[in-house]
Amino acid sequence: MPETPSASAQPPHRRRSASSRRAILDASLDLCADQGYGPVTVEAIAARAGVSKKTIYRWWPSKGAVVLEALDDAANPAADFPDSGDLLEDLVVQMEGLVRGLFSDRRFGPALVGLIADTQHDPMLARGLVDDLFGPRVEDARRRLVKARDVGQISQDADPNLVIELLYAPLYYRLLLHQGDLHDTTELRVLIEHVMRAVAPKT
Amino acid sequence: MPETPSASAQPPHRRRSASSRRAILDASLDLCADQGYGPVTVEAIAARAGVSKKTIYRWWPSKGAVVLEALDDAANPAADFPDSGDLLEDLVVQMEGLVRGLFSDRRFGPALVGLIADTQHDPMLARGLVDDLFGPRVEDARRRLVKARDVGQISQDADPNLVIELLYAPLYYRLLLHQGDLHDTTELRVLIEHVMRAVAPKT
DNA sequence: GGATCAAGGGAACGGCCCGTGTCGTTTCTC
DNA sequence: GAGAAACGACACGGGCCGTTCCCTTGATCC
Repeated sequence: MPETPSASAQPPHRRRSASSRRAILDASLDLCADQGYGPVTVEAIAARAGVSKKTIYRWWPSKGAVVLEALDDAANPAADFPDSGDLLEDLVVQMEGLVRGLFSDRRFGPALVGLIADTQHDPMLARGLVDDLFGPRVEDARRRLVKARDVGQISQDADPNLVIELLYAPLYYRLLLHQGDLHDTTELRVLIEHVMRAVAPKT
Repeated sequence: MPETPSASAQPPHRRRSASSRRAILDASLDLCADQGYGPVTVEAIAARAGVSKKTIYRWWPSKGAVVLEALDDAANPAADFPDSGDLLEDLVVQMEGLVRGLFSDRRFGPALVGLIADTQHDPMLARGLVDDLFGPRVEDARRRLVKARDVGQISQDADPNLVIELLYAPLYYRLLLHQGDLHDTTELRVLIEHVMRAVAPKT
């Protein structure tokens, strides 16, 4: 048995080269940035990273898995959900960061778009996307909303998951269905304020 | 010059075989239905339609273009926007139909999902998707909302485009980001009612 | 009704990238 | 310092791409 790279293997691969890993993740995002995700090949990533194709296939099952890990790695710092007590302002701050990443960051947006596209015919990759990339961040947002609900900033019978969808779905709708980007902060604020109105506590 | 198939050619291809066209469109949706869009190849479509690959490439530039035309062809009847005067009920009816198509119709959902994925790295195909498939239907919805606004069913300063996004984006969010399907009508009604609350006329 | 000419069928092509295998070398671990 | 695992390099069989060649079919025009 050639040792499955992904899930729970017993000894966590003691000799894996950290520098190769970095070079591969960086190369994958670089290539996505200037060609888009689609045309990028495992061979090209290997070449750019100065690494053998075999090394990539040893640790990742596919191009998508590489990009997923690269994005997860890159997104960590900026994604934290603020908690100032003012829900609306926290949402503006958090979503502004996300919008920048999705529509302006050439190292992030194109790679994520292509990755999402890829998950449409790769169930394992889809699982990774949901569990590793989206899951924790959605959970963050959910916690923030539950807290806001407990404090009475939004209605008691508002479903946090629905609120998340109303807030974030339009971003991905525009991104994936080519409906133009969210250019200015004003537009974002209008969106958030409408959603807040939908879940305002009953007076 | 080998005659460009897509745009404005002078004589509209007088001798094109209607039966081959039908067979190709049908074959493309059939194959999407039982393999998903991704694995489907032009060769497979040709084989299933009992047609030469060349015939496909004569009239369409890519697999995506075939599926796009097939979907546009298939969606025509069911997509009409009702106008009973009651905006909420009209939305429920229209969106129920859409949800069925997206999540239950094995001939429609998988093909559309894959097609959308494909548009992420094919700008021409993206243009076709927006202009031919989404454009006219979004315009229908927009007209219905403008009418509702004129009658005072929603707020005067509600942006129809924003309302459309709030309503429909969650559907595609769930579909493309693997967040589970919209199972029951109740859930759909809750969504619509929240959006209506966000754009309710000021009393 | 026969000539004409685009459309269609069939088969093959070079090219690209996939995922795997081989082999010799490097590098960490004990 | 010995052993093992990861690594770089290269080559492979295979699949599908989009295109090409050649020949047949069938609708349109005179």
